Amino acid sequence: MTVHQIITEHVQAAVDSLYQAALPSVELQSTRKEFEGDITVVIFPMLRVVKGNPVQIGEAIGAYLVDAVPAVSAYNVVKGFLNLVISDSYYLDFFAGIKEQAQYGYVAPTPDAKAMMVEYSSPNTNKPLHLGHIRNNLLGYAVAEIIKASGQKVYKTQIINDRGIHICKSMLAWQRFGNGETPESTGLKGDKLVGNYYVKFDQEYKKEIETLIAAGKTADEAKKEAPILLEAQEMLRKWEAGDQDIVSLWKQMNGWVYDGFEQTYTALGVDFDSYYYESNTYLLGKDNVQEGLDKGVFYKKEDGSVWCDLTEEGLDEKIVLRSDGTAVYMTQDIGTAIQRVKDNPDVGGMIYTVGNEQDYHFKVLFFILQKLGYDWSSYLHHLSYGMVDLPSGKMKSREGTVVDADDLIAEMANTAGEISKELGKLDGYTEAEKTAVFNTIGLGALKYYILKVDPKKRILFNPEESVDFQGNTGPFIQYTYARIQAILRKATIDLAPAVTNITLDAREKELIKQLEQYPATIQQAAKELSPAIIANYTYDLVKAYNSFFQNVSIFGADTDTEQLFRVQLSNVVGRTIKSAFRLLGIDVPERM
RNA sequence: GGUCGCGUAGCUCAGUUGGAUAGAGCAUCUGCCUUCUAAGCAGACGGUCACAGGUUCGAAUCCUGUCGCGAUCACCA
Repeated sequence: MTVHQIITEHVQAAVDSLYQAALPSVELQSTRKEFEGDITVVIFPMLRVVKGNPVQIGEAIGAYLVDAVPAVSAYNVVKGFLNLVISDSYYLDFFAGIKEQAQYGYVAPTPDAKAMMVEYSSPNTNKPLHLGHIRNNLLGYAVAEIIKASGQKVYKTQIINDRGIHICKSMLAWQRFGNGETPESTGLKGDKLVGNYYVKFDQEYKKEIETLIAAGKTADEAKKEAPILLEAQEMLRKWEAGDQDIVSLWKQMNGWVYDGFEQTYTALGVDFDSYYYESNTYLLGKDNVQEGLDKGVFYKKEDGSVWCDLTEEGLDEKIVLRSDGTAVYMTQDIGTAIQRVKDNPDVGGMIYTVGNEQDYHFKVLFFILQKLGYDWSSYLHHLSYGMVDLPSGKMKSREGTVVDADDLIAEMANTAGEISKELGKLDGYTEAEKTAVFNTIGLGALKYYILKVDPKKRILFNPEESVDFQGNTGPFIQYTYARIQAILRKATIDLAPAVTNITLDAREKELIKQLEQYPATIQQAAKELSPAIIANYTYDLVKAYNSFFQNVSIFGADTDTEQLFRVQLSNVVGRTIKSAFRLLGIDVPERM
């Protein structure tokens, strides 16, 4: 039971006994620095139930609490705010309780609990991953980890857009201009190689359009009639018809891309439990459309197309099957969702990590799934996030303004190395060890930079200014962790004994208060699907620790007990930093 | 035009269920490397919380309207 829960109960008991009134809720907040106390009870909301002067009520409740609750050692009332001083012994006991908990803050999943499926990444197989994918991957991965830590089983999955005209374009350009190039022969990552041919296609396409326009066609005509485009469309038809040569080329080139993606995922530190491919799922959903027709959820128009009427929900009618009987995007998504639950029957909900330009699509999808009556449809969530824009505006692959994921990761590590060199860090480390640490720091900077902002807000990324390494950044937090490790290396004392009889410094008390908030923070982040909450918590914890560290001498403490306690405190803070950063997918270095 | 999201310090962002004098970092300025790592600490400067109303003991937070930015409104994915 947390102090907040204890106080809530006793405040309710106090009001019951003093005023014979029942409080529906108690509002608590941390006491502001300028007042004495740790926790503040706000009296104003009680005035609805209890008549009287807020100051007098506060005094009465405060006196009652000091009497009834051992953890409350003193109180004072300022206007309608009852400030409570929590005793050192409460915090010391609390700390003794968590200092041995390796998994503090995590909730073990109950065996029969429903699992969540988290989808993220969703790449196209015609081009490499870019900065937008990085945000998607980091968010999806972090949210999956946070939900796991909050006590639910999680399946991470992605759906890969591996079919369609776009991949045919790359294939065609490769056939024509590739001279049999492979990742092995060129030394290029597979996704980069294929991406280059996608660009090549576009260049050729533009040339042909110009030629056609010069020959007297209009721009629209030229765009539709360019021979290379017609050929790509023909290729798609052959692919759908199962043409062996085309299919085997498709398999080969997609294989290259997957190898390349896998390298990027590894570098980024994300992983998946299952993969779904659109080439397998694009025919799914038609049976479910029939099911919807049978249930009366959908209806058929005269031309044979099938629709879902969502006007009662304040939306439009939405097509779910074309008049020629072929699937649309929505059809596939309905089918894929249902298929996933068939594959994992313990799934009780799904989270889709997809950009906010698809807000409407998912709103519709969720309504449809609910209307179809699946029990897991009660927890469907679109983890919608804002675009990552450059100062010049949107990233456009055709204009070459895309920030490539691999390049960015490498550049961050590079910058970390340069700064580190300037500061004269890591003397005595081998080159290989240094490289590993720079990677950790560079990635830490990038990941934290992206995850600390509210997912739904759009991010402006300035490649010129790059990402900071000072202040509210990943490296700042990693640095604090590294310093704590240095203390632990030097402190050759037994950390086990419980410390119960010291007076807490204000900074020490502040740190323990922060630590107490950690479990609640994980739960809140899981509920709101927001890694930013974890990031901001970690920053606050580290700020509090740094203030402690810089202003309190650890090894020069007055007594051995005091020193032991400070080392213990450092140890637990370090563990909590590591734990929180693990939820964000960020590593911490032992030295930096 | 309809719908959805966003608008907080020069810049990047926090701000819990409506709560006390709206908080951090960057940038600028002032101090602090002779005990544990200065990627740090302590401090100064910086605000019409887009604007206007409303709700109430109390609004950055809730409601209405206006303005600005973005997204979306396909038998595309």
